Amino acid sequence: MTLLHRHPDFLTRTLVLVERLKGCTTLKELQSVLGFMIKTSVDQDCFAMNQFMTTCSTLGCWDLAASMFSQVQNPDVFLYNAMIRVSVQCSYPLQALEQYKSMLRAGVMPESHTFSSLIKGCRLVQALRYGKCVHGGVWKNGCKRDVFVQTAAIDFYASFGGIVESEKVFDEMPVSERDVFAWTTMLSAYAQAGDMASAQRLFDEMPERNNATWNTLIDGYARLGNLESAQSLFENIPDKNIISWTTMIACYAQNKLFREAVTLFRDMTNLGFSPDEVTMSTIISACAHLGSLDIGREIHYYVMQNRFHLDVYIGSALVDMYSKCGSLEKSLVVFYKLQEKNLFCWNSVIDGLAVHGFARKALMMLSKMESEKIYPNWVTFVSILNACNHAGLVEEGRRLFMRMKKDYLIVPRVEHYGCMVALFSKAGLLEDALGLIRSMESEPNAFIWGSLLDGCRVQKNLEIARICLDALILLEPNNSGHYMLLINMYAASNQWDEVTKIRRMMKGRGIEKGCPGHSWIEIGGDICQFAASDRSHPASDKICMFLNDLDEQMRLSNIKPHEISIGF
DNA sequence: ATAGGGTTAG
Repeated sequence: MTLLHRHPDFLTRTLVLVERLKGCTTLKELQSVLGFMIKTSVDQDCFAMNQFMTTCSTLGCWDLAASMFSQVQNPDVFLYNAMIRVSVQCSYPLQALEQYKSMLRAGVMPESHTFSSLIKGCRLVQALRYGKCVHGGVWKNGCKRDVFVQTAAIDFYASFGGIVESEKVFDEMPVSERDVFAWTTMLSAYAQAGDMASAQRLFDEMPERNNATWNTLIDGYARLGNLESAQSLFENIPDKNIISWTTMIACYAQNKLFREAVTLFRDMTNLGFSPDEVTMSTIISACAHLGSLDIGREIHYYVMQNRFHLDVYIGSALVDMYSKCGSLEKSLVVFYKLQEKNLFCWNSVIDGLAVHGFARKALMMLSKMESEKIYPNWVTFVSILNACNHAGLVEEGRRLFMRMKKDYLIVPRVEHYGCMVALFSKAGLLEDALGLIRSMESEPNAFIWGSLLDGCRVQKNLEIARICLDALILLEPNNSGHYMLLINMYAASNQWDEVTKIRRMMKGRGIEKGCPGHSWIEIGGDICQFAASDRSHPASDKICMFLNDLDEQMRLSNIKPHEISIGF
């Protein structure tokens, strides 16, 4: 049915409904307009349905868009394009590829709008071969000179590290067709590849720059640790927007300058800029690294005062921040308040329980997470295995490590092996630990050998200790600690000739005895450094008496570490 | 009569 054949009333109704669709801000409103559309058969009209799709995309209702699309008898190219776009924007890129196939089957010819969305979808699923086919389809359908398609292609190849392919697309664009988006995308491709010289050259050559251009360049410099360039560019942006501020705050955080990140956030709000959800999650995460509960609370208060929606980003950042700042209770309170919880939220809460010593609760959270159809990834298992390690849950840990590989098809990383080796070693299962290290496909690191070595020390197993130390000395030839441990072990078993051999080896390599490891604590603004068995602090007698007293009180109340209830 | 792209986050 074309426009001219429609009854005038039908046309008016369609136009009115399109306007109403544009005005929808909630799913409820959208559903009520849809009700009218179905009643009046406008749900078969591709023009009106196109706007319906766009609104679904802004509201994030992919399910509704897809189910209504499947009811349309003869979707036109506009509607197919809209459906593909919604799928990509709502992060359902595989569905977009399926819709493209069904479009071809239905004999509807794709065009430039189809390809720009589709290429973006291929980038999201990192479908290199499929993306290349789609890019081939672009040539067949004569869309290769469309600036939107070309921009998407530059971005697509860059996401695979194919900077040469990106350059090729960019260079083949006639200069007159390159707009600021195309230039910025190419600049971003260089920045992603870490080639800041080319990025800077492009920046200088560009006929026009906007905010995104500046932000991309700043981010590129900061990711390579070049904060000076990032800072001076930031100061020169003609008009900073919220993304510029957030980018610079993130730059400080990436370079571990968390206090500077907080200072810049305060400067920004003092100048009257309103942070958005991205700014807030960035700054909350900076607070987590600072470990300052006071600043963390202050930012959380800001979140509540300004009525930010507790989305999955802000939510997971807050859960992590409270746990890292030492308040597991507050972390749990925030977690239970979250309306929507994704993998990151669950990972944050599981890690919090794990590092605070609540292994059983962490495992319970894992089952709860699975019952809500969120599936663990490698990060989840680092926390879970770490929890087993701290609680000494050997069989549980062994079972979970197997499940991780068999049920979740997660390839164990060095971090996972680290937890398992530490768990076995502490339990005295030195042979199991060594067997696991031998089965690793990647190189064991110093942490892994160090855990096994510590187990050997407790068990007085000189034979395996020697294997660990040989490996450690190879990995860290200048760390005197490894040699010293070996010396102490041989000395303890009266093997003085071995002791002499190692002393000679150290001397030959020019390794000094070195100083013991230190830790420090901030008390009332003063930083006190201390080492194990260190009694140099003027109040050390008092401190030891206090610790003994605490120990005695715990013993009398029958409290063991890991069993302290926190009532949730 | 309808539409599309680049920059910031855990």
